[in-house]
Amino acid sequence: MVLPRAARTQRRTRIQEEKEELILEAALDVFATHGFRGSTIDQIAEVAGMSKPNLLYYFRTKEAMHRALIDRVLDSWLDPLREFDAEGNPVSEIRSYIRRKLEMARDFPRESRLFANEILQGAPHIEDELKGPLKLLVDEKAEVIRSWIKAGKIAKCDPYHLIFAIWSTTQHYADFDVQVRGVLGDERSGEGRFEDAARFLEQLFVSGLEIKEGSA
Amino acid sequence: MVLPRAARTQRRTRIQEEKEELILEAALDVFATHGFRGSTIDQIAEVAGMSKPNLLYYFRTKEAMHRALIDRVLDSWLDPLREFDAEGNPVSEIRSYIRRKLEMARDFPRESRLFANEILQGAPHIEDELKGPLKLLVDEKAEVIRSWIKAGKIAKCDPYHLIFAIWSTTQHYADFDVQVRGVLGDERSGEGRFEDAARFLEQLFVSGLEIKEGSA
DNA sequence: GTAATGTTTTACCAACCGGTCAAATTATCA
DNA sequence: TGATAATTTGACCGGTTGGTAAAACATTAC
Repeated sequence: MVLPRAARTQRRTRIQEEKEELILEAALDVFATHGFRGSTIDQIAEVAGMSKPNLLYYFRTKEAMHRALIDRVLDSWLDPLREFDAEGNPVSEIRSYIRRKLEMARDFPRESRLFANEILQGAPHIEDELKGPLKLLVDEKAEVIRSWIKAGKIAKCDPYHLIFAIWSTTQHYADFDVQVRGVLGDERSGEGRFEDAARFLEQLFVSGLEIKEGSA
Repeated sequence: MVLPRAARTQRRTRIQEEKEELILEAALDVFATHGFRGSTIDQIAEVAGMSKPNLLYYFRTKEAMHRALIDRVLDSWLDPLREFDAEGNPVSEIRSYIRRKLEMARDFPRESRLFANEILQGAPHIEDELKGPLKLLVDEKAEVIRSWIKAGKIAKCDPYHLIFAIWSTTQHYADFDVQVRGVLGDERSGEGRFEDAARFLEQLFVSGLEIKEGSA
């Protein structure tokens, strides 16, 4: 018998494992470049190299596909922020946070664009995650930053806007890649641009957060 | 006779003027939140409060609407960068550039999202503008920044990445507004957040670009 | 091997999409 | 006023979209 996909609570087949992987990979490609509404199941099916009904056998709707993708990616996307360590040296913590975020922008640009599309379009599918888990994590790390400020280890500043600034500057290289390449021109568009960006951003944030004489 | 819209080279009617305005306003709403592919003519027509064929009487295709919108907005979008003045004081020039960009993010978030959507999705309609006029303008301003560095007025840094950083941090408040609001929570999501952002970003960039002792 | 289960395909549907057409309505101006 | 041009609308069209039904095919368990 053909059970509806959702009713199967038994352990998954090898084929299921493989195909779902294949589909999510293709869906990431398509959703990341066209957003949810701009993407079609046919497109995803073509990229995945399978027929549309076959794809719908694994994920019963386009929404289900998108949700599965978001769930899988959101968690790992926040890893760099989780590593932010209250016990560490503030400057080197911030420095390595920037570096990690920049590495993710370089190595996982599709994941970055998936979120960018989603948020840009009003986050209709992940609003709860934003106000829940994400806010919690950011609140926690903002508190860490605030403690560093109180301890006189970095300059006084709004920790939330600091985090926003790190997010935006790093993700910019994934989300606005075409623009960055367009402006830099062919000569400077190679992978070296990430090293240049890292150098610039580390300098900006490190000296931007340095304690100035007479301000304590 | 009913002339095709494009053939009318005569001066435009009062009604034409008004309706085209009305349509572009509605189109901005829709394109900004759903991207080009995710938007439908019916949607725009509904927002504009007119029938689809009527809308298509003024703009013959969806593409034409989008293009008209891009053309109108792109130019004014670059105004803040154009005001960047080589003769001015570097620190205050950068400071007011940040402020202007932030004001645009606050007052014209739809325009910002229109571009963000377009670029995020590979800039299929404005690639030429990116590699042409935009690159030219940025090249010119990068040269200005470089001259300030050479003159020892600000710290040594890559001018292009500096511009990217200002773009990304400021536009973040328009493009990722839902996220910003979600993380800040209801209490801090009011208009005051733009003042907080301005204060933070000015501090970051100003002290981030200060000349340090012993580095000249 | 065969029966049960899991997978894939073909054919299809209703809703929606961008866009056209011709007729109806309204504004302009001599 | 009436003729002319500009504007608006409802009906429609071919293609695409998300999704379904059922049967063919493959795999696994016994």
